[in-house]
Parts: sequence; structure tokens; C-alpha cells
Amino acid sequence: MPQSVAPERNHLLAALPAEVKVRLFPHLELIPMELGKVLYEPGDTLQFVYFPVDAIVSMLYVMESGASAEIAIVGYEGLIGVALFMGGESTPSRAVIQSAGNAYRLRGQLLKDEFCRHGEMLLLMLRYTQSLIAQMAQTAVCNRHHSVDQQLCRWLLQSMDRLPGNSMTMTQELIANLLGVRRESVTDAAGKLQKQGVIEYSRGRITVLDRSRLEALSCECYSVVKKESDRLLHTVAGIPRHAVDA
Amino acid sequence: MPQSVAPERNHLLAALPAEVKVRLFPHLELIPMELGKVLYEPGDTLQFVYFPVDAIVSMLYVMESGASAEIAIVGYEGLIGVALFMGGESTPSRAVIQSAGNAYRLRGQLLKDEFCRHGEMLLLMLRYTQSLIAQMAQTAVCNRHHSVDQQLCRWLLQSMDRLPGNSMTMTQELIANLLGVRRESVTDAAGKLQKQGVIEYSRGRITVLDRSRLEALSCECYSVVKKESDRLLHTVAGIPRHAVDA
DNA sequence: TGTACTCTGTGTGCTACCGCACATAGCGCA
DNA sequence: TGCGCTATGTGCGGTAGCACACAGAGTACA
Repeated sequence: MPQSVAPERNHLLAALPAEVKVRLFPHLELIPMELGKVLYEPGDTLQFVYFPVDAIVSMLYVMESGASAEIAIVGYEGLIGVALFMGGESTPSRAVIQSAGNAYRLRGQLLKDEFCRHGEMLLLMLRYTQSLIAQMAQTAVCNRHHSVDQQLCRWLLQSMDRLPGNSMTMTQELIANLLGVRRESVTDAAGKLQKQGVIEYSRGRITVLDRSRLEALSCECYSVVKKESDRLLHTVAGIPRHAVDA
Repeated sequence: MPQSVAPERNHLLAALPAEVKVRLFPHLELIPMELGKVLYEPGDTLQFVYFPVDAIVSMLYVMESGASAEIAIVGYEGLIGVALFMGGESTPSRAVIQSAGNAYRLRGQLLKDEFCRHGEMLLLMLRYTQSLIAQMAQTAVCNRHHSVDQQLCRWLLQSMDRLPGNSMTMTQELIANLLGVRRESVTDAAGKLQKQGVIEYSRGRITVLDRSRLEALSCECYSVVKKESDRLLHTVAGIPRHAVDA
């Protein structure tokens, strides 16, 4: 399936000008991303950046106690490893594959070389970083003010946006880790949604049945983040957000 | 007191190479920052960036319900308005003066011009932005996992780091808004600290009496953020963090 | 076919924080 | 000196989420 993993399925790669593509694409490596694999640990010096095409990666913070929380979700619309071009080379977060798939990876040095040409690539990367900032900020307030029920809805929507179809492989245990809550709380929240016919799940597979209802039940955080990242990136890429290659 | 408001009291301005200072400093305007004033609202197109010298600014997210939460604190170590050079021109957050003082402001266009020279300024701004990202991420997990007691300690430390001396003007009501909790919860937490002799307060003035104890009572978030921003910026600026002009 | 394991459901008691209501106390200003 | 405002203290009932314990049920694999 050479077409279904074209680099352009990543929106950032797709948005690059032709001349940049010519320089970079030969150096892209398609890497299979297996569920649960860790792309980098806090403090690791980043060697690569990853452009997901059909995988989803979680940026996760882990505390001393072992408790954790997801601070951002990255899929085909983005990239993993902004610290590399921001100058820090590493971050205090962990990057974990949340949904299996593929990603293109690029040697950090090559990205930096392109970055230092100060062309469209730099501008695009910075705008993407700003959308990531918006997502993280919203996560912070969401953690403060919204119920697990609402957050589960938000999380499902954000994940589904990055996947083809309307179902995904994901246990409640895993969702709980990402949201930073108890597994039982997720069971409760998911049970309510299932009773209402909004989602359906069994043994690690979740299907969204009524997306509009899910949006209504979610907190505002979902749409705020979506609007902001559309504003920052959509016009650039010129590619509809839900575009999925057949 | 011309010396006490030298642009170099802002660490980012201080860290610029001499030739950049020559270009930019003539355009800096010293602006008094009054408590509670809003520098920008969500969605505003930013006209200026602000480099605080002895003021503190909160980046605040306000929800539809009116509930709010601080996502980052900015003082003399940083700048307000990263969205300007990140390419988005605006952000979904609000910037409010949390502690009165002064800041130098610079026309956005001048900053962007300098930014587009792709010199040291660009690198410095990006590294600062990364430290801001770290602070926001930590705020997100802190909101999820730590008690109001711990968060109050963290917040006091982060604020005190940005002020000379060991006291500040701040009501519990205001702190509650920033932390996104009830005023009474802050009263409780502050009362405990006062009973232990860690802080002392009355009618809108808080004094830290035992800083090391405050650090011990705080969650790890304080030191994690501090270490990361030191790593990203300290070596650059070459200026000790607690340096306060006499 | 059955066994082992993983995923999900449920109950009990506990704590932190919330929302509201109201009491006290320091400070500014007439 | 006293009035009024603002900051702080406190109590009470409600609820969300936690920790722990354990029960059922689906799936995989022998």
C-alpha cells in the first residue's frame, strides 16, 4: 500500500513547498509504530523527529509518584519532537504510541539544516508549535475544571479526529493513564456513554456511534483547540482536516 | 531610578548580543504595569511584546463558564507575546498583570524584523518559548494530581522568584482565581502555612518567612520547571537567576 | 474444550474540594 | 471617631473522584 502511506498524508509534510519536499523527502524513513512503544523519555537528546501518517502519539508527563497525564495528542496533523528545533534538544515529557500505525522519521540534523534556511519550513514548524501550545494550555484548564465524563468525550473526539473510521483499539485502563484518572472512573464515564448509545465498546475496542452527541457532551475544550489549530494550520496546508485517503 | 529599570534587568534583553541591543534598545518603551490591567484578550492581534523588568504577568485561560486558570507566570526572565513571532499573531489566552511594576515594550513589527534576521534573537526567543511550554505542561499535570496546599506553595515560589524581597501584594481571592480554585480553599491552605510559620499575611500582603520549608511543602512541579528553564536559558543569559539590582 | 488472562463492572468507605451563608476584623476615609 | 468596604475565617451539606476489593465475562490459546 504505497499510496496509503504517502508522506503527504502527514499534513505538515504535505504543506511544504515543492522545493523543500525535493530536498527532504528522500531522507524520510517510514517507521512502523507499535502500540505502547516509547519514542523518547524525558531528557533524552532527540535524534529524530516523527511525522505520523496514521499513528497517534501521546505526549505524556510522568510524575515522581508514577502518576501521569497526557498533555497533548499528536497525529497526522503534526510532528513529534519540537524541542529539536526549538533549541532545547530534549523535553521533560515522554512520547508514547497511543495508536499503532506508521510515521515518517527524519534525522534531527536534516530538519535543523532545513530549519536554518529560514524558509517556509521554519514558519510552518513555528505555527504548528503554537497550535501545540494551545492544546497544552487547554489541557491544563480542562484538568482543573471539567469532569471525567466531559474529558473522556473530549479525548475520544481528539483521538477519532486523527484516525480513519470511527473505532479504535484502546482499553479503559490505558485511557485512564492518559487522562490521569482511575480506571474505574473511566469505566463509569464510558458506561454512561454506552447506555446513551453514543459509543459502543468491548474488550479494548471503542466505536463512536453518535459523534454529534459526543461533541455536545464534551467540554468546550475540544472545539476551542480544534478551532485554534485550524486557524493556525488549516489555511496553510490547504487540506481538509478529515481527509482520509481511500 | 534609571538604573533599577535598565532593560538588562529583563534576562532575555540582557542576553542579546551587543549588536542586537544597539538596534533594538532605542525602540524599547518603558511602560508602567498596574495591577489587574489586561495586556491582551483572547484573539487580540498582538501589537507589542512586553519584557517585564519588575512586574509579573499571568497567562490566564478563561472558560465559557467564567472559570479561569493560570497556565503560566512570566516575569523578568521572559516575555509576553510569543504568538507574535510564532506566526499566529494571537492566542486564546489572556495576559493580566499579577504584580505591578514596569515592562519594556517593543512594537511587534520591530521584533519580527529582528527575528527575520535569523540571528541570536531567534534562537533565544525559541528557547524561551520552549521553557514556557515546559511550564505549561507542568501546570497541566499539577492541576490534575496535586492538592491546593501543594499548588499554593508552588505558586508562591514561582511568584517570589520573580520579585525582589520576600513579600508581595496579593489577596487570597486573586490567588484563587489564578489557581482556579475557591477563595476559601486558598484561605485554608494559607492558614495552614501561616500556622506553621512558613508565611505571614494580612489584608493583601503576603510574606514568605521560611523559603526552604515552602519548597519542601511544594509539589515537585516547582523544581522541575525551574530546572528546565535554567537548562534552557541560564547558560545563555549568564546571569544568576536571583540577581536583583540593589 | 477448557483454562488462564485480560478487560470490564460494582460496591464501600474516605477525602478533597465545592457552593453557600455568614461572622469577624483591619484599613481608609469622612 | 466612626462608617463602610474589603479581606479573611468558619461552618455545613453535597459531590466527584480516590483506594481497595472483588465479581463476571469475553478472548486467546493450549
